[in-house]
Amino acid sequence: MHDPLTCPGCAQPDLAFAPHDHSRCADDLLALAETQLAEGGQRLTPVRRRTLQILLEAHRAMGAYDVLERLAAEGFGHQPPVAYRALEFLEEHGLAHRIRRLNAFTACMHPGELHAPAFLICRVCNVVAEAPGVAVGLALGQAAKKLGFTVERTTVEALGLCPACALAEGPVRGVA
Amino acid sequence: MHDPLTCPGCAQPDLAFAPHDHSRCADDLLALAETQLAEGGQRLTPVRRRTLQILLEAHRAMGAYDVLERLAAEGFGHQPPVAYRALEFLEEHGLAHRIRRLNAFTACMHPGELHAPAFLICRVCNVVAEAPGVAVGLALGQAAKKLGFTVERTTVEALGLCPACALAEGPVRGVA
DNA sequence: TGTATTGTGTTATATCATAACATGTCAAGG
DNA sequence: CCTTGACATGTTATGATATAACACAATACA
Repeated sequence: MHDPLTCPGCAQPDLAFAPHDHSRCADDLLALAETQLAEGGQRLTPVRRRTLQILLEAHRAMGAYDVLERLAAEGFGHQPPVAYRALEFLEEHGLAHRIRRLNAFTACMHPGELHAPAFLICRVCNVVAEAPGVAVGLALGQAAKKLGFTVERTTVEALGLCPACALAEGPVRGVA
Repeated sequence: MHDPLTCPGCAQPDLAFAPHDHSRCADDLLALAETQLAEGGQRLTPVRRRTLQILLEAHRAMGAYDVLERLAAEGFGHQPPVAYRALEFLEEHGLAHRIRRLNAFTACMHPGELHAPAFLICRVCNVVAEAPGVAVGLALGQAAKKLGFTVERTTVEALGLCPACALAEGPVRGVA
């Protein structure tokens, strides 16, 4: 049996940008999601389930309208709220994240764990990695505390270059 | 006219949510901006200047269309690109920030200083404070480094309760 | 089985953002 | 002076993202 927690790109951050086979991540995370929701008395209905599956399979950030297109093609509703509602539900329950810089959504790669998600977005290839954001969350919480501000949710995103694109772009020197 | 009670954050972070007088912030920051731009060979043209002024005076996050409305009323162009271009210019040069969660823009309260901006957004009154984000930026940079990712720009936003709204909302117990 | 709650789907519209192109401004070099 | 090239401003038009409001269906559970 495949363990999502040991899937390189999915669970081990240091491999997040490395090519890897994650063919079974989706199934496992889906099962995990179902369990978690059931415990909270929430329902992973067909649209929601399929939406999560789409995000998991894509393994990258997708716009709501892209998701909608897929859903519509499979017999679900054709209107924006269908996708937005499912995506928002998943986000509320920690199964997906919203990447604000991209106006996009992505499946959470380690749901259940309490985590302040931090995203690394490559400006060249648009790949998104979910980095361990605990330290970031703590720092933010402390800064907020000094101002008497109570943090409830955080958005932490970094735009930059992933290792692969840095290699391709960085060492451009012999331009003549 | 300036209302100290709605002033969300000046250069002194520990006063960000506290009432205080900052009536001359706008003028000073405007002059500072001009100096900085000139040093870089950039021009603070009338639209750009007025845009910055509007943000400074408002002293809160404003949508591009709100800014546009103000600009248009004063004889500048009436179309979205007018506002977006000015706002993007200001952002590029560190004089304004984009608050992605609100699809809005706000004047930078301490331009020039190298800083990773971190924003605290009150979900009740929508006031935005710019918190010192150096620690947050460092933590994020380190997490990224472990993945071989090079950070170029960051988006750090926290949604929650400002002190005033926490007082008003938090201790709601005697609802009967 | 009735009834309240939640979920799905629809229409319509609001909100945010940019592409593409024409016109205007201004400073540096001829 | 006046040309020219770079930058800035303004326009039209459209694209992209997101939500409000309502009708109906599924579910849960008394």
